[in-house]
Amino acid sequence: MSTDQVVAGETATVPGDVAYAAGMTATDPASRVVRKDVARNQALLLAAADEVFTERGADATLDDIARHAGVGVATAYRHFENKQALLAAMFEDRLNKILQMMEDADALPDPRESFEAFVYGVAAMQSHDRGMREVMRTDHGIDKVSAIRQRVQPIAIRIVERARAAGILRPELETNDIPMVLWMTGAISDYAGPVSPDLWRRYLDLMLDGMLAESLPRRTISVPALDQSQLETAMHNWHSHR
Amino acid sequence: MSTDQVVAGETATVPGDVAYAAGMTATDPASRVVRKDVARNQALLLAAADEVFTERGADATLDDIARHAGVGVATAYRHFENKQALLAAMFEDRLNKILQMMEDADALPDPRESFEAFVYGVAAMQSHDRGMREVMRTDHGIDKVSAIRQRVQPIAIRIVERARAAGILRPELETNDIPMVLWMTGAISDYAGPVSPDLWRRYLDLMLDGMLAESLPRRTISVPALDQSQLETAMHNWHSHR
DNA sequence: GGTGAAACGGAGCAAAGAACTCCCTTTCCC
DNA sequence: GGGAAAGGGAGTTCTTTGCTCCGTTTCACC
Repeated sequence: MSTDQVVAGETATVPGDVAYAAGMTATDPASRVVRKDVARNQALLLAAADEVFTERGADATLDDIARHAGVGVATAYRHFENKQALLAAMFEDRLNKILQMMEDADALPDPRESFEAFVYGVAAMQSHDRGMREVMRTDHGIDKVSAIRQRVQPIAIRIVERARAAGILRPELETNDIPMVLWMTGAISDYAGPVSPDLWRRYLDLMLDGMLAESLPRRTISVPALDQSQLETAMHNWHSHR
Repeated sequence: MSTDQVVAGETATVPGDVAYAAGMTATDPASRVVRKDVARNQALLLAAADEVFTERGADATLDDIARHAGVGVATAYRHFENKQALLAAMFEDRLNKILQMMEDADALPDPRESFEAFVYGVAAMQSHDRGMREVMRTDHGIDKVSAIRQRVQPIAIRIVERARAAGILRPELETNDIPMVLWMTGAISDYAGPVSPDLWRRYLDLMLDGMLAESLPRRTISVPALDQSQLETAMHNWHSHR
């Protein structure tokens, strides 16, 4: 988790407010002693929320998360106010990770490395994290998320333009193709993740060979296609996802 | 609709059974006169089911379909027994269309034309039809559908092998890559279909340039990327899909 | 240790959605 | 015109989900 830590071995003092519980525990201007069960449950809940969100995404219920954390539902509601608030926190956390990743990629000196680090990096982050995939697909109408999104786009544009200027892109490729390509790798993970977690690499490699300049040599494909039984398993698992 | 027609201007006789209502109207060995309101409603329901399934897929309720057909729910249940039966009929219909298409593609003499007709053809069929996409993704545990699926696969293998023998495929490409590629174009339609119904072609072109032999010239990309506002609309529409 | 305020927990509630049925009314064929 | 079959839609049952109520437990402070 990259969110504020409230692990507290000693009884700690409550900061102004904790992102998720805004307006709930805040009582007085004066600092207050926080009970250690509160701190413990907060940490448990944050960890559980992160895990559950990773594997079930926004469909998870607060009941799920509470059970996962080993606490009662009411405790979850005492910490998160409602499901929207929790979702917003998780979404924000995920988007910030993406932002961070992109800034790192943008900082690489070589335009091609920068471009590939960007595309591979984001695809990798979302591949094992259903919540991350959902963040990339929609902002769920959460303002804070849209706000971070605003900061993401210029970086993407800069990376793509730098790659184009270096002559490594197929000329028709546009910045808006990137979200669609990432959407496709995410779809691969939705479908085949359970049977072959890295399968997205195969298809991203394939697509990159169509996206990069024709003069560049083809890349080697590192991940094998699904075999027959994997394909059938993926297909059978699918309809439980609705 | 490619399903049995029961349009009947004259009062007709009931055949052994109609696929969907199997075991419901069948009474005696002797033929029986069918009332014209029954025939009319049957036709209305089939048409409505097809339409609704095309745009909402398996999520549609029988209530939806009945309303769409302008009849009461009970009438729908008199014709279809239950939702499973209707779904099975629609799925079967869709898969048969795919089978037909593939046989046509297989019959083309040129291996490359055959391969491209196959991939483009299936992608096109599913692009404007959510029900079709669902059929391709899972058999929903319906036996009849699995049965047709068994007949589809050898044709796909034959087309791909013929293309490979003709040297037009990238050597690493396998038959099992095809469902994944079609899954990806379907995902594009899921996301962007409402704002740009043909966008899948752009990404299929891109992928084909990575899937075909390196020696072949790149294809021209016929469909433009989404512009900013289309991308935003697609993103905003998405979360209603869940 | 005792105490009271705060936190806990889980049964339970309300709302929504979906599949399907009951039963009164209407339509049709003879 | 009669009676059997079909129609229609309000209503029933079942499930899911988001959230709360309230009796019980925990903890910080004394």
